[in-house]
Parts: sequence; C-alpha cells; structure tokens
Amino acid sequence: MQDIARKVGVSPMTVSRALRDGTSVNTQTREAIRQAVEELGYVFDSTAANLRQQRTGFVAVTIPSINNANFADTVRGLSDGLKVHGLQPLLGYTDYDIDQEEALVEQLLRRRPEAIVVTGGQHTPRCRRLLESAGIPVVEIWDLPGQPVGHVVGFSNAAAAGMLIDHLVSTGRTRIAFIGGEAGRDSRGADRRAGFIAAMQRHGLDATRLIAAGVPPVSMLEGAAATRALLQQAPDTDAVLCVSDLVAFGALTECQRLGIAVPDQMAIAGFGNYEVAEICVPPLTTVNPFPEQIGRQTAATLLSLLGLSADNLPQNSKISPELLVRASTLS
Amino acid sequence: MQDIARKVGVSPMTVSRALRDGTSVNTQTREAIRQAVEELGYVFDSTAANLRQQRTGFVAVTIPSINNANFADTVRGLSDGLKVHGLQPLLGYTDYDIDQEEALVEQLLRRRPEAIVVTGGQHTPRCRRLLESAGIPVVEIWDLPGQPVGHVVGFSNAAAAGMLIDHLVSTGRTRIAFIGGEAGRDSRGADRRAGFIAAMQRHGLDATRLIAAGVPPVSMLEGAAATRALLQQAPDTDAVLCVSDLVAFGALTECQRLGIAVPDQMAIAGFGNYEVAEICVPPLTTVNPFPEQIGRQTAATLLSLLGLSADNLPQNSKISPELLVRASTLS
DNA sequence: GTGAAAGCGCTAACAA
DNA sequence: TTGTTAGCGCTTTCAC
Repeated sequence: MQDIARKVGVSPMTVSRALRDGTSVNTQTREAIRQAVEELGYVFDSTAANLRQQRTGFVAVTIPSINNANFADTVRGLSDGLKVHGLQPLLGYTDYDIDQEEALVEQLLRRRPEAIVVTGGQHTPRCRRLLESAGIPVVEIWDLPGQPVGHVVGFSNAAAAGMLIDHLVSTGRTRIAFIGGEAGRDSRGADRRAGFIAAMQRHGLDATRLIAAGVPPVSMLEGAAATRALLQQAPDTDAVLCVSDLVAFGALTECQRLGIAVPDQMAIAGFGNYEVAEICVPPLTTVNPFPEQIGRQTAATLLSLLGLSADNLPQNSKISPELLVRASTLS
Repeated sequence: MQDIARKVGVSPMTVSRALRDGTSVNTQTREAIRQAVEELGYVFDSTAANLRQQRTGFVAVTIPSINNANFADTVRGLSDGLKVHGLQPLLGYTDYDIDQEEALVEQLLRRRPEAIVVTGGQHTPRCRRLLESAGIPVVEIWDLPGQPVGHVVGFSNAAAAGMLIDHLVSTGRTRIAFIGGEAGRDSRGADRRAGFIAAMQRHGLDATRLIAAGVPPVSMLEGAAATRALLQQAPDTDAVLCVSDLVAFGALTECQRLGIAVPDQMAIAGFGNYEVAEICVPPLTTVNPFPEQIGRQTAATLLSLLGLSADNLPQNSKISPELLVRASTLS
C-alpha cells in the first residue's frame, strides 16, 4: 500500500480506504489508486487485514470425505450461501475418524475461523472442549446429536432407515438384511444400522442379517462383495437395505451378475439419493436427505448467528428426509 | 501468549518458543507452559504468525467442481502429500467457468498462499497475469497447456480420447458418435471432443456425430437424454464415446431401457475410470487418468519447488493415461 | 476527504 | 536458555 501511496501521492491510509467500498475518498484519487494498483500488480494482503480486524472471513468445515457426492452437495450449498457475504469455507476431511477430526478441528481453529461446521455429532472429549471454548458459532450437521455442542442442521439417520424398513415390510418383505460399514467409525452409518435393527424388532422380524462391508467409506465394489457374502450366509434373504446408494448399486450389479431378479427375487434399497440410484435399471428406492439444503440452511443459520443477515432463523433446523420409492423394491 | 507467560512467570518469547518444536526451552518450563495452555484453553493464532513469518502454509487449489470424483481424488492425493509438511490446501471451485476462475484466483491470492494449483490451462488474460506475477509456484494440472504459466502435471485429453477411438475402430466400429458438454466451458471436455474428431479423421471416418448434452458438468441423466437424441438423429450409430464415465453410464442405462444390446448393437466408452464404470453390467471401457497420482505428483512438485523436499523432481510431469478395455466395447 | 499514531498477536534478530 | 526490541501489512481511532 505504501508503494501505491507514494506513486499516487497520498498516504497509505487513503489507499486503504480507496480499496474498500463504502468509504469516502475523492473520486479522482480513488481512480488514480485503482490504476496504480493495476500497474504495480498489487494484490491486497488479507492476512494483515485479518489480524488487524480480528476477522478472517473463514468458516471452518469438516466433512468425513471429500469424495462423497452427498457431502460435496452440502459443501456446495454452504459455500454458495456464504460467498455472497464474503465468507469462505476452509475445508478439511476426517476420513470418518474422530481422532483425525480432533486434530483437524484444532488445526482449523488456529486459522481463526468465524464459525465452524462439523459433520456429525460424535467427537472426542478434547474435540468437544475445543469446539465449546472456541467462542464462535458451532453447527453440527447431518445428524441429530443427543447433546449438541451448539446448533444443529440435520436429521435422524435411524428414523430415515426406519422409513425404508417400514416400506419394505409394507410390500411384504420379511427376510431383510442390512449392509453397512464396520461399526465404530461412520456414526451416521451406525445410526442407520441401529435404525434398521429397531425397525425390524418393531415389526417382530429377525434383525440379525447384518453384513459388514469393510471400513467406511464403503463403496460400490464392497457393496457387491458384501452381497455375495450375504447370499452365501442367508440365501433366502428377500430384501436388503444398504447404508448408501453406492453400496446398493453394488448390490444391484452383483444380483445382475448372479442372475437374481431385482426386485422380484430381491428388493434393494439405498440411502442418499445419489444420481446413480435415479438412473440405474431398475432405479433404486432410497431416502433423500437433501444434502444441498443442509448446506444452504447451515449457511443461513451462520449468517444469522454472525449478524450478517436480518432473518432470525430457528437455529436448530431439522431436515425431513424424503422416502423415494422406486422400482428396485416394487415387485 | 502474554496470559500464559504471566501465569508461568516467563516472557511471551519463551512461550512462543515452547510452543514450537526444535527450540531450546527448559524442559520443566516447557511442561509448565504446556499445562498453562491446556488450563487456559489457549489456541495458537496462526494468522498472526503468518503475518510475521510471511508464510501461511496455504496452497491454493482451484478445481472445476467439488462434486466430481476425479477431482476429489486429485485433491485427496494433493492434500495427503502436503499434510506431512504442514501445508494445507485452500480449495475453491470454478464451476467450469474461466471468469469465475479469475475471481477465485484473485480471492485466493489475497490469502497469500505459498503456491497455487489450477485445474486446466485455459485462463482469462487477467487471470494469467495474476498467476504469473504472484511470485509463487504455479502448477497447472489435468491438462497439457500449450503455453504453461508455470509447471504442469497433466496429460493430453485429446490423445486419451484418440486412444479410445483407435480401440473402437480396431474392434470394427465405424459409425461412432461423441457425447459431451456444450463447447466453450469445459476445456478438457473440449479437448476430448477435438481428439475424437482428429482420430476419426485420421481413420477416414465421419466425425460429425457430435451430441451436446448440456452445460458442464454433464452427468448421468444428461448422458441418457443425449443418447436418446443421438439414436433419433443417427439410429445407425454403432459406438459412442462419452466425455466421462458418468455420461457413459447414463448412455448404458438408456440403451438398457430402449432394449439396445451393449456391446452387441452399441459399444459405449467413457473417460475417467469412475467406480461406476468398473462395476456396472457390462463394465465400461474407459481411460484411467490416475487422478490421485496427479494430486500426489503435484504435491511432490510443490514440495520440491518450495525447498521442503530434497528430491529434485522433473518439474513437468506428464501423466500417461491407461486404456482400460472392458466388456462394453467388446462384442 | 485526508493523515498520523498505534496496535492486532505473533517471531526474527540480537543481546545477555 | 531466556529476554528485549522491532515489525510483518493492514485498519481503528482520532485529529484536522
């Protein structure tokens, strides 16, 4: 700024003013400064401004995996909602591991974000403490934690799984299996599994057809392998609920390879409303958790909490996932 | 730090030292400081350190879309490679638009990253100038620009498309179509399209079966719609090359819905080696551009350029995409 | 509309 | 091993 000030013949303070909107600077002076900026190739140093203003414009965001269309949609909704107000997401991923989450949260907080968004409601004790004492808005998403740290934009994964089981049972299926990741890591997956068990018991059905398909994120190939295992262990299974549409699609392809008719011999349901579930043949019954809406709503919540928006939103927004019944479960 | 210094009875400078590794501080003093940090819930302020040290630990990264498994894999490889050296990616997406790229690059440079990675080699003139004069290493990835700004980790999208056409022609296909996004936005997609045309002409074949499937990112549903359009316009088509596996999968499902046998009546090839292409029935012929390797190699290049690694890498790494021939093109 | 002084929270450099 | 001084590049505050 000093270089520009010298060049234009003003003080650095005037340059600082000219570079911001809503400040009173002589129009010609401002224009001259704009020009000098271009000529000198000056790029504003926001690290210095951040320190002085004690505002970084960062919103820290942790997601389990960057390579997941559901979370990517959430990040997009969040990003787009924040961008208008000059806020920028500072993204990190945890690999579905709460110890990595702790390390990540600590690292992110050092950057002095103005708010933090974490996926899930399960944290290490130290991570919880860090979040609580950070002195910034905290939003937990994609879950409905029993003891939320701050605000919540999410839904019950267990209840959503229950919806799918209710549907399967209502269409006459009784020997229903669940394919998911190994317990303990992906807490949303674990909740869906718990929701499966609870719903099955509610219907008086056997809830022991549980297949662990590997370490989260469980994907299409593992879904196919798990389906093979399932059909060996329990060949009379007539329906399978998968922890995600990706796993469900893997199951569908395995059935196709094995000559098992879907939905006639086997009903398949997934979770997440991934694009593949809509377009595959037959299309997969699933639940839409509205990932992008989670992001947008989180952005709205944050803007309200940060006093950047007039709307006074309800700061805990429950998302209502939608059951999408498609041909994969309709015989 | 002053609070901690007071509490422990040392100067802030000693606290600063105690909080870093490789500094000489009395073991007991260091321990006392660690404890005071915990008790007071102090979190290091890296914005201040960044300003003082003129080092942020950020590496700016632009990708076209966050919701794309290929780019996500690249980001993961890059992230993991940088993490070990304390560098953190600062991610933004351009929506396949070079004007948005310009705005994003400018915004990212204000954060004073230590290097910048941009996807693609096509930029607005101003964006190019910004990158050139940023005074930090620049790496262009996923492409082989004619006039690179700095370093490159990529491959020729046109040549990769040519490999697929050569394969289709070698299996006897002649009436081959291309489905991609509307020209002008996704430059890698446009390169694949150009590679398709060049390869077809090389084989003396008609290269006019070009279907535009909408604004990038083109996805499964649009791939299916484009396939319907293709079959109306040119029902005698015997093979189709798609700009990505996602589009190709959409095409496959459309053929299934229309009762067109793949590969017997129609060969389908994609691009990117997405998981869906490996597992679907029949699996899709594609090209693997090794997205995660692009990320890892970019990280290695940067570490070398930043003097953080001893290896003196060749700083322009050409990735060699691999042709994966699968059942979707083998009749 | 403009400028001077001070300081955000850290650390490099030097001194002890 | 520890402390003092100065300053990173901005912006707040106050004065003119």
